[in-house]
Amino acid sequence: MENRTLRENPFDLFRQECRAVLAQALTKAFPEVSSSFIINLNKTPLLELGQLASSISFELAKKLDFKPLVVAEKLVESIDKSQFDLIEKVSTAGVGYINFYVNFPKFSQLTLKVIKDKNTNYGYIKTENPAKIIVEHTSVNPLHPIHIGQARNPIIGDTLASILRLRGHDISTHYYIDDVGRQSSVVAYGYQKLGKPRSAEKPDLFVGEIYTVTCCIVEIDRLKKAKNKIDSAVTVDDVKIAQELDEWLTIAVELKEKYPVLFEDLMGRISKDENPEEEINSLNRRYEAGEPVARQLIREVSDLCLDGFRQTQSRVSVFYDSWDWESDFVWSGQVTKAVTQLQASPFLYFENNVWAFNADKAANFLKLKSKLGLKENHEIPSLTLMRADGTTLYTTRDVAYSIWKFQRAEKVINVIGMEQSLAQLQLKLALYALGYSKEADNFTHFAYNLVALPGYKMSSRRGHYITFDQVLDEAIERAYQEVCKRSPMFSEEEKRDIAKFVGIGAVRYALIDVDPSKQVLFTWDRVLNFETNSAPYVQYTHARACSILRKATDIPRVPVAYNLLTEKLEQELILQLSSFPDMFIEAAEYLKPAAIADYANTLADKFNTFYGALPVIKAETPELCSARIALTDAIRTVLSNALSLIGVVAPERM
RNA sequence: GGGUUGUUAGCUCAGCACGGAUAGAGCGCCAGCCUUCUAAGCUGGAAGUCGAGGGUUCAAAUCCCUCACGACCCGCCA
Repeated sequence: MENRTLRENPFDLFRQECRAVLAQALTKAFPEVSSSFIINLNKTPLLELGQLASSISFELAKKLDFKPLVVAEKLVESIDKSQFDLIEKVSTAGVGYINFYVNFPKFSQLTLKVIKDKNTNYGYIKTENPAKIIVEHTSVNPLHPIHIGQARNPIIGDTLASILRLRGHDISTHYYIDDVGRQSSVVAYGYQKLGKPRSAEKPDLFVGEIYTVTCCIVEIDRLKKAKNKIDSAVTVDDVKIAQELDEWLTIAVELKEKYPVLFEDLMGRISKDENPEEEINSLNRRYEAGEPVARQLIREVSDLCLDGFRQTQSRVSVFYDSWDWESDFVWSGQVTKAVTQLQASPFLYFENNVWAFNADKAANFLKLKSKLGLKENHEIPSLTLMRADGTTLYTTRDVAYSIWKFQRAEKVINVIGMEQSLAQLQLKLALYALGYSKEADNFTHFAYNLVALPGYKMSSRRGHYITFDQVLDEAIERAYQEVCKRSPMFSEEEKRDIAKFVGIGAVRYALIDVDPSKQVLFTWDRVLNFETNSAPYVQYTHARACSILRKATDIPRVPVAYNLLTEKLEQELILQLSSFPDMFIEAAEYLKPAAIADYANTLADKFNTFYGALPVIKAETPELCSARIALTDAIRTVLSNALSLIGVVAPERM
């Protein structure tokens, strides 16, 4: 097993050799302290300083009261590299570093051969602990189209799933359909008032319009009534109500302009209701109770919206293994069961007529705070589990859903915005409180920061958003302009095809490239970047490599002489290629999808530098030509494998 | 008020989990390179008190503490 893994991971093989040779030297030179030192090796900042370095001399020097350089020299003298294949030279440097130099002829051969041999599987080192993992992602409420603020989620989720799957885990991707909350009743209410219409528009877009307009009308109605009720003594609340009402009236003007027919239609119908808000709440209660008419209605409008989602998702090649309806967990009694079980714990209390979960008490009692990285004196807010009318709340339902997920998987990763961190923490604590501690340990909230629009906040309720489809359309259109400009020789059909994978690739890359914890300010330029550090750049580089390889087929074949790859640029490329497995493992173990994009960009960068500086097909000798072709081919493979991980097409031409 | 999270070049970001050698890219700006393998490219240049202050260490962008500023959360919303 280990041998096989090493054979697939050239750089790790070199690292293991360095570690072993240094361990031997340590035992020989300083037997008295050798066992207490862990050998860490770092990459060097420069190729000229070797490929790996140890700073162990600094630590040893302190302990032994020598100068670091003296220690380093003694260690280097004690090194016997004769039984190690890949180590060319070991030497001291600076004030006490020990630098390890790789034997490039052997290492180049090893790396390029492994890549050629593993081909489309190169780099995807399998875990020794494969697990069944559920990745829940996207889970946008079926009320409106997926907007750009939410689009980061499916891309991150899909990329994570793909990385973990190639790591050897058994991955199941789940979409949680949140159809139970009050907002589902809002859209269903509007939809019903309109007589369950069909539209020529994309269904999620249409549902989104109904949702926003209904929200607006109902909110204005509610706020007006609230305002009328308290007219005499003006309080802080009154001011707030007046402000909110003003805001909604402004939105109403916008919406009337955007959807005049729909607005008037809904206005006319809703105003006939004495109390629209109560109609909505009643619908919500009936839905949770599983009343057939309510079921039929809400499922119908949700399905309509989900249809639209699937269209969008298939454009970016995101698919799900399972679509899980939140309402099913209510109807099946699993939510009630979870609440009942929680009631048996000492962490529930009944206050103001509702049951609440004392998350803080649970965390203290079960001694979880330090484990979860929380300060001991930090009080975790409680979680209300049910409404007074007996209907359930979001996080409570999620508890039941999580238990269900753990019946199907050992680990659960929820890709959910960081604004839900507290709810996800309370959920996790509820799992501990229920005795699912192993499960709770294996429960990960993969939080990401939201995408914001410059100037104003995106709000689905208010209808302020740019849809994911709009972004994709724009990306493809701009990519088409670029193709026409840069590659006029392609046929119209080819141009359209290229524009599609370039545009979509650019968007996927832009959404995965930034660290998830950072907020992204949405600008078109950022998402539709076709230059360095973008998917199009990496795609272009891949196509460029392919182009060389196509032309190289006429070249008479000479056995590859790996020792001819002596240029610094070539060696840097070899190193970069050999590190792909390392990078992949890190991205998988620490859930860092952005690392893949960074890697691909760096490799593309190095290849383009090489491309500009050194000829491949027109290399000085047939032997060198052959070696550079082998190098180019390996780069092509690795670029393709990296792009594949992030769901971006690796084209042969563009 | 409490919590989570962020702050690195004019702008957008890597690097931080695991401290290590001169802090890296892109955009923008300036100067160059297409009769030679795809110019969505390449070469060179200008540009940084790594938010501030303290601490730990042989060594701090990275670890610890305090503070400042921003985002988000603290609901019988999701």
